[in-house]
Amino acid sequence: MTIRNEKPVDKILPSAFYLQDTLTLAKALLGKHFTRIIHGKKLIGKIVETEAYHEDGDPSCHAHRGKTPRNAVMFGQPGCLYVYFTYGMHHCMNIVSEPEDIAAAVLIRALQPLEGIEVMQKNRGKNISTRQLCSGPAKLCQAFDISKIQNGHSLQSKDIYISSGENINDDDIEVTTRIGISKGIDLPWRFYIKNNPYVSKLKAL
DNA sequence: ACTGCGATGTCCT
DNA sequence: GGACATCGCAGTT
Repeated sequence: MTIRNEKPVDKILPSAFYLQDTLTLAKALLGKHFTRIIHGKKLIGKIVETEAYHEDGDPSCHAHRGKTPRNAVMFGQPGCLYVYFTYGMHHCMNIVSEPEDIAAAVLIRALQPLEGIEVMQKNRGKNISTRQLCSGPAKLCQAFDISKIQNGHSLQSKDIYISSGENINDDDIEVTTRIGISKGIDLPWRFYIKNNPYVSKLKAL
């Protein structure tokens, strides 16, 4: 038998990738590699947990009640970053989905750090275990130094992009309800890689 | 192990 | 004035 040792080619995802239905995209993003280059240093994290948000039928989506200056990016081009500031301290990062004028996005909730871990550690401040570096939407923004400056940033760029990474089998994806919201709590729009220790720890119910 | 709470920008009523 | 797609600390079981 033939043993192939070639690595699959890690390709940057084209903008068409982000035109998938938001729920499909949220699932499809699992296993993909999120890369950010800061001062020549490459930071890479594997996406292990996502949540979908859509203006239609989802009262917890920021755009549910229409367009505001804050959520405007969600109405724009798919494949851009929607970064918002919340609780007066934290940033969260989303990938805009759906065609223009349809507000929807995928919240990145957790990454498995793959490269540039020292930089992430420095950005997070203290002595934090690798498991907890990016195990939460605000944590990964801090680790990757993502803030409102990156709001609206395209993923077809040199310094921030997502690449094909690893293929995740459908059987390895857990589907549950979303975390940290009070409306639309029954929608099964949270996805994570089963048995991956880097997902955020909160209960799914 | 679990629980309560403080930090406070932006949008809502 | 209140809610919120959060996190980490402090105090308690």
